[in-house]
Amino acid sequence: MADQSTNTQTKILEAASRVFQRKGMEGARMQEIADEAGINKALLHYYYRSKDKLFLEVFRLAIHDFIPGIRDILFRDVPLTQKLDHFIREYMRVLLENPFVPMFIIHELQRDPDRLFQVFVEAGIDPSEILQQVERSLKDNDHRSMDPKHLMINVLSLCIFPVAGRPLLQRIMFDNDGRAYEAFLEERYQVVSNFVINALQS
Amino acid sequence: MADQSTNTQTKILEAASRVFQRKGMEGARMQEIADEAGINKALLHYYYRSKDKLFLEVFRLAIHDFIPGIRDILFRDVPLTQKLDHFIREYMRVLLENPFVPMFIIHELQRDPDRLFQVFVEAGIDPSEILQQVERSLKDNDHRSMDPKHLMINVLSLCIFPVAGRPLLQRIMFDNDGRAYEAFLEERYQVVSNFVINALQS
DNA sequence: ATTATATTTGACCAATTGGTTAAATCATGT
DNA sequence: ACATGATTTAACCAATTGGTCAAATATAAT
Repeated sequence: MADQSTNTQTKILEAASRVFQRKGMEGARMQEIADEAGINKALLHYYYRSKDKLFLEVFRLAIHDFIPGIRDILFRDVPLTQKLDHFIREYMRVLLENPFVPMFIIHELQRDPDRLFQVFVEAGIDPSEILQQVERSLKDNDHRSMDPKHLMINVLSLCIFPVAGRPLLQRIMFDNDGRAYEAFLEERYQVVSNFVINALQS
Repeated sequence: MADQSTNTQTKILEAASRVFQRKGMEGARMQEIADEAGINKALLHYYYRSKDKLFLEVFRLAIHDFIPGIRDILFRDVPLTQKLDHFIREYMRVLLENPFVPMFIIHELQRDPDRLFQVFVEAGIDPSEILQQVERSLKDNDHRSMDPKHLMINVLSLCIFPVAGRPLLQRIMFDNDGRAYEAFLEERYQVVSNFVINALQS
């Protein structure tokens, strides 16, 4: 049935997302994805003809689930500090739900830049308007002057790296204590928010 | 000759580093490494018996070239702000020379955590003493109080992410203008230094 | 010249892996 | 009961890939 069909399809996509995000396109095995989805390889190819097509779909999903939503926050008419605070909280939340996505995107983009960047283009992602927003907010109030690009990348760095770098950071700085690192990430929203807002104070 | 021998060996290691760092363990092909080194596959296996052994050597090198040196800066007896400034400048310099290393380390560590983390253990990397240093410096002067772990990860994030995320950031925010992004990264040392030091001001 | 080592060449093997196929079975709605 | 599509099973194929081997050649030291 169509019900079963879409059900299996999403089961496949979710399984493929997990495997691809953890092991990358080249590291992932179709058999492993089939196992993770609880089906067999034949059915996997029955739904997605090739590894490449399946991967592209997963990559598309990762970007669509991840990139938008950010825009909305930045376009509310509130002071910059509040805007930053909202963004950091919201973005950290999304990150914690999809901790492997940033690394996944960057790694795959390095492997096949031109083709995969098309996915961004198709998704209509355009940070220039976001940058303009940040720029306007920066001029209004009495903050230190700062290149909006640097500010934006600073915020992204502070949010993304601790999540993406977890396999290294948790082991090297937290004795591989998963719970301690969870707690660290949880409290991090406040820390980053304070850090950024303070850095902007003149 | 021993001369030729070591010469070829380093040629192989450098080639393997480039290929492994860009494509990862699973994405790299022995043939590609041989080509990049200007030799053939048989000779490649003559020097390094297996892909696994070659990879492990490359991973070891990446860590040894990368992690140390940081320590030395942080142990000089200078005020925290100056220490941070030195660190950021030095670390950014190393990063620009090895832009693929952080992603490489994190990605591979995710693939095979337990085994690869051994390389860190063998290298005797221990951030606890570094953390103590930062903690002491934080208490001495009139800064905002702050968890040294968060501070350290903030600094690392601000340095590493813009370099590691280049394949995405350059395309999405700089119209894929490589020179513009170079310039952006060059001026970034000052920006990050100011940003961090300002964020710590009470 | 001889020896030893480095290097090349090209063929080759075994295992893995993406992908296919055909037939059987299961489930469901009509 | 019948038809239809979902799913399984298991065998299979072709290409890739890590790795091996043996013989030929080059290079230098002795």
